[in-house]
Amino acid sequence: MPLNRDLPLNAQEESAWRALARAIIVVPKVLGRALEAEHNLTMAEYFVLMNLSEEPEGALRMTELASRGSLSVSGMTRVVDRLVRTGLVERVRCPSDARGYLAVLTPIGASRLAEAYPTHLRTVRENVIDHLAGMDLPALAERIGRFAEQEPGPNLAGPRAGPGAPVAG
Amino acid sequence: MPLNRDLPLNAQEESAWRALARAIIVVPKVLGRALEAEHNLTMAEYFVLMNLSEEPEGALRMTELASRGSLSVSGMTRVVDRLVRTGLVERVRCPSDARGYLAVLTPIGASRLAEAYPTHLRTVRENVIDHLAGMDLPALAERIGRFAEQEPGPNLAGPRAGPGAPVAG
DNA sequence: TCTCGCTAGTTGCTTGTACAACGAACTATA
DNA sequence: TATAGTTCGTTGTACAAGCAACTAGCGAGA
Repeated sequence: MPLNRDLPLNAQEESAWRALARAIIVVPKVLGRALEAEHNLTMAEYFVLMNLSEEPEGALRMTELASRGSLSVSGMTRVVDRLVRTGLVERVRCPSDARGYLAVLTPIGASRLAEAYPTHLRTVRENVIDHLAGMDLPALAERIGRFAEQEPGPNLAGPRAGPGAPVAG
Repeated sequence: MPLNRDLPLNAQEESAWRALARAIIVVPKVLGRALEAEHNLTMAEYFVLMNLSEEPEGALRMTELASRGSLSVSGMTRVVDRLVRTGLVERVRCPSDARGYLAVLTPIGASRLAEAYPTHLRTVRENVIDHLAGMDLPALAERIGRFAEQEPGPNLAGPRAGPGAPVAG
């Protein structure tokens, strides 16, 4: 399967790589800016709220959040700190394991997420998905999904069905 | 052209977006780790060396470097600081405009780049390009190139023909 | 039951980047 | 020329994220 492993990229490969490299840098900046400007939420914060909202109890362990977000555990501690400080999330000792904590979505957090969702959906459409119209999306997803496979990578993260979904608790 | 602007993503769009979002997070980590582990260079540093190496004089103005790298000018100041400290680059007052500085590739910088190039090429192939074999690369590049168009974005950044290319000076 | 190793999560420190403010130098105009 | 306004690049500061060190709590085996 590997053919020209050590050759420089040819012109087509080069232009594809350049386009992708640009997207990798620019897309998160644009999406993040929109979320921060309109809802004062970072992408990481949005991601946490979204993941919590999709859980039946609106709650997840820190480690689980960190691995889904492909963020270090300490990084996730700080993200949740900010969300707790602003009242969007609560920290609750895990009943089944006193070492652990659950991050629990509050009603305020749920409504902030519901407000932010349309923004995020719109910017994802405008900046990414609309430009793929007419392409073979399943094939594309399959290929891109194999990038850097060694890295576990997040369950990340997109507008899904349910940021407005019911929040238990 | 825009059709369902405000509808949630359908299943195909969703999976494409998820794959891409994962790639956006994971690909730079993997490429950066390889470069740092094997050559003690960050992606930003590699990018600067590469861009300088492609200039006939091996030199570029700070502003130009910053805009190509889609980094703030102050961020670029710091990156070049590091490269100057380690001797890979020199700062030279711009002869035609005494406000400005040129970052100039040193022979040491050129050889460090030449050493690092194969690593970068290999990781880009293994983690990205090889997975696109058989796809319509020009079409893909064209689509991806339109992502987040508002953002100028870099001339970034890939293995090109010439990191081993001659360095004037 | 006590001990030892392991896991969960937080905290201290370091690093990378952005933004704002600044000094220096350029340019256009009178 | 003198001056006003702009641009180049650096510095101060703030903040997000990672790693290493640490505390608290788990659970298996003597």
